[in-house]
Amino acid sequence: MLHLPIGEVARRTKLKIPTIRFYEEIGLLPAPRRAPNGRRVYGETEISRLAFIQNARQLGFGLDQIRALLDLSSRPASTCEDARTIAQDNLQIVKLRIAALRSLERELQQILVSCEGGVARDCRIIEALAKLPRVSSERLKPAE
Amino acid sequence: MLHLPIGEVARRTKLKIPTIRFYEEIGLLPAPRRAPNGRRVYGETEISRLAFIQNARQLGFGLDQIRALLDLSSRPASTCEDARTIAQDNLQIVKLRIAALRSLERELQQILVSCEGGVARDCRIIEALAKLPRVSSERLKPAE
DNA sequence: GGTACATCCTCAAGTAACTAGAGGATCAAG
DNA sequence: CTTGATCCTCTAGTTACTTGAGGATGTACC
Repeated sequence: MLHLPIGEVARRTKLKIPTIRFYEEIGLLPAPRRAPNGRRVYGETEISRLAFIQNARQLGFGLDQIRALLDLSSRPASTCEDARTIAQDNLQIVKLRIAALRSLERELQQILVSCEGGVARDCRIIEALAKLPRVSSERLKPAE
Repeated sequence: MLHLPIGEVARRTKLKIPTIRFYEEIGLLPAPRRAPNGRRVYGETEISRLAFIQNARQLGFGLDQIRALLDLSSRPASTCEDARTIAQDNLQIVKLRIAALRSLERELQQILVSCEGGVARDCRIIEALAKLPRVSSERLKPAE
């Protein structure tokens, strides 16, 4: 039975150490047992739970929804319909988001073309942005 | 010359009142003049600046980038190349995001199909999610 | 045994981009 | 002159983490 320190778990899951502790803190990941020196010790269970959380996150589920899913999974199978609903809702949202991003992509491309190779004073990016019609109400995470 | 209270600006720009005040607070929107009673008074300038901010936000620009763009626009045209770079970076990110969302869409569809119409105890949504291969490292805003 | 250096711990605060609420002043209408 | 809408400031909450301070251990090498 494996016996991993948090750093190793981070390496395997590709989560950052503070993120793992954070998930523990908010109750998404049950507090693991501790070595006599007080350090966290993880096993299979935690690894797969983290994999689940991570996949769900990447699929666009919020932590609350993940918590709901996790709760469902530990209760009678009759609540499965709820899980389906959650997945379905997210599919809807994903579709909308793709549509929004596509029109956004077009707009950006337009803007770039309109200023392409231009000499500095011909560039109208800012004016273009100022006059743009509204794209959609979809909010995006800003770029890093 | 128009003379609008914040509520009217909110109505026209479809921004919320606290958001407008917030943009002022962080210096994206210069502090407007005030009526003798202390209330904010806006004109054309502010409206179009807000329109710019809003459009840029909807195109995925972060407030920092918008600030940069705004600064650029008030400086010599020779810095236009920077604006292009900002737009280009964002286009890249948008493309990546679309790709991620598309594979995400497929995954969700898969999950739903695999559990389709099923009787409760046959549904494996959660197991499916737990075993999913990693989609991408792209993080998404959770659904509302 | 000593000395690096990595890894771990906790706790507090910071981040983006707002949103919401408390508590109070002021305005416009009837 | 009272009612209800709108405004003000200020503080704190939200989501999903990240960063940093300050300190205790663990592991490797000489």
